Amino acid sequence: MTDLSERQKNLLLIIIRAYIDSAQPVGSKRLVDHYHLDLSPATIRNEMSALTEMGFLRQPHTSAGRVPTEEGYRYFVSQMINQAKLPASVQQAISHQFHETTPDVEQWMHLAASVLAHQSQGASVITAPRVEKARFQHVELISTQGRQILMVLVMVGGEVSQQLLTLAEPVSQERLSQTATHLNGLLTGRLMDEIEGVSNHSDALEQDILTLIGQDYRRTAESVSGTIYTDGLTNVLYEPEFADSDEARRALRLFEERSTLQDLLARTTGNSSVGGLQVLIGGESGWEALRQCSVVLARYGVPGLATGTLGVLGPMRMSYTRTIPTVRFVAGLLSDLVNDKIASE
Amino acid sequence: MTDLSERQKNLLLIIIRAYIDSAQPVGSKRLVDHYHLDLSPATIRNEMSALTEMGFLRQPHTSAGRVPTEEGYRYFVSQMINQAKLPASVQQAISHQFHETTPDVEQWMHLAASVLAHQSQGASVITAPRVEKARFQHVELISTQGRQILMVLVMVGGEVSQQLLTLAEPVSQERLSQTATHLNGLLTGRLMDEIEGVSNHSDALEQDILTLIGQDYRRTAESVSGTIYTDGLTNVLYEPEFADSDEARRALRLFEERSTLQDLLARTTGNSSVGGLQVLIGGESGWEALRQCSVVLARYGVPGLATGTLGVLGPMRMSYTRTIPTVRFVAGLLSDLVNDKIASE
DNA sequence: TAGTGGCACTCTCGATGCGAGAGTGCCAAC
DNA sequence: GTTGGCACTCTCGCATCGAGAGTGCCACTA
Repeated sequence: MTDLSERQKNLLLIIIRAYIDSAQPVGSKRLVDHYHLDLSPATIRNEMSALTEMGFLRQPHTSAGRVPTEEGYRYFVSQMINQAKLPASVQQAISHQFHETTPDVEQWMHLAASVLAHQSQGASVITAPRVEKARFQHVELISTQGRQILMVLVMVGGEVSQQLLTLAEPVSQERLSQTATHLNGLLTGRLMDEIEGVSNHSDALEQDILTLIGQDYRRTAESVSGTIYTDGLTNVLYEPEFADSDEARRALRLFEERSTLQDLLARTTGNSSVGGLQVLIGGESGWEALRQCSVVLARYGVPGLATGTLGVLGPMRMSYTRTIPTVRFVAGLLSDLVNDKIASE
Repeated sequence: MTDLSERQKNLLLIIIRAYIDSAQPVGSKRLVDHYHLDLSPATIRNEMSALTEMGFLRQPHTSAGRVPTEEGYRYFVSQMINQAKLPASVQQAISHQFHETTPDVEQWMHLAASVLAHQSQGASVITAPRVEKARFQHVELISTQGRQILMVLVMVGGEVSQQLLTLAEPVSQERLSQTATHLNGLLTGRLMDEIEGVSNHSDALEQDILTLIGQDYRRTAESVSGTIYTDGLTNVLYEPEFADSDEARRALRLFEERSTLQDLLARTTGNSSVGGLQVLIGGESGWEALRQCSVVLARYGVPGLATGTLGVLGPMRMSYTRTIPTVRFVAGLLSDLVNDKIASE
């Protein structure tokens, strides 16, 4: 592929911007009119023809304007991804909202999903931060009835998991409290991975609990991400490309199914470190249902300690200049919040 | 309004069924052909004309078939609401799914939402059961850093709430544990409402915690319903009435906004006891955005102890014969589960 | 008198055709 | 290299038209 001349490059960016704004194939005449270029339509046509040849643009039909190809969007994104910034006022407004809520992970997630959806006019998704290398802080055993007990497990960082267990035989609350106290002394600060290895031979009940804690932890750790929050699903219904076709249904359905969503989000795990953005354009995501869509993904949190994923889905024609800096900014904000939370321990 | 003759009544039910199946205005000819009635089209026309006069049917335009009015649907529902049953095989299949999951409220909610959406081909919504007159079971205070502590509060029934508190001054974990133990002795089994009244004058820290517990409880109790789970939002996009119009967007948007959803669900609180179904047809719901929709709602749980709400949203043309018994059955199932859970204490 | 067959009438919907508009490619000229 | 001109193409909106489905009414019948 030949390199783009400076003029071709500028032209391509303008064309894509114009298409993103208008949602309609852009032709040489309009382009010159609206963007006061110092060139004649004929020249533009020649360049457009070249860009089409190179695979950045295509024509929906002979003698219609040009529309960006996936390739074109990719070029566009690669050009602006590192320079797009969110206006300072918007940054402040968002920060403000976060610092006004209760310092509670669930609130943060809801707010982040809402902000992303609202700013980008797309569908947003975010997973709660998952603590990697979680450390044990505290366990509580509460007798409910007979052989059933409620186990409340607190990890360093404040993550709480609760589970209803059924023991082999009834145990008194007193006995349970003793066991919990003993376990707490034994396990505090330990990595959750190693807990099952801590054997003390002293007590069958204790041993059982130990095993159950380990099982519970592994069970939740298996799923790549924790709870998934979404917002703004209906936003994408407003896009003209989804006006009548059932393309929209399929894309939204994907977003409703948490299993596929997890798969999608899992893609960021390996490919990008915290701070790096990933933009999946059209077919890149590998999902047939997302052929017409793009997804902007980012990881947030503190690598190696606690991370989560967030993203925005929109039509391939989404406003990348708006979405990308928003995703980046929110990811950074959440990283700071998670960092503060961890540091305070 | 004159009473309906037996024949008119049957005819009306058949017409509505036909319209629900076909999504198209039903005319006299088709009706006779497909439902082998022993009458001529002309007779049917006369009766249809009468039913239209009475307000049960209407014509989209002169010389089109008839379409049910809200009134018509209401009559239809009132006729079948008490007799529609879910096939035993389906009941078994659903029960089976519930008894296979872990006995965990969150799992139940997800499953219920999924089953409702799938069976009814509509959008489902369900709130976690809220414990009314909650009783204190256990509190745990865990020191995190300096003045921040994590409070884990367990209510009778296993509902757990956690909150990060900031104290006036740092307190040792030992001191916290003592306080927690003392509070547990003092409060176990008490109604949450009364907790703040329990005054012991012995200890400033203890008094503080007491107040915070009370505050936390009242804060969560304020919201009419707990977490809201939804599923099958995209199902309604498949309905022909929502093919292109933005009617669908508005209805779905409503479903995305949890605040409005809460309002909607709150309607069942007063009007219907557990076990009773409520069917809101068209404008009945009061929401402009739901003018074209119907909602089937039910409460489940144990009245006075723990109840929640579930419902299904679909087009006014939804399959009531399928949705109503499904909602009723799932509500019953969840009531049993909640009941079992409470009884086991 | 309730039910029926016949008939004229109405309205939608899909297919067809046509003209305006927008855009292209190419070529000759600057 | 850039430009104006020109012939050509394709979509889209609009009007037309006929088929199909349905209705209302009326006269007739059992």
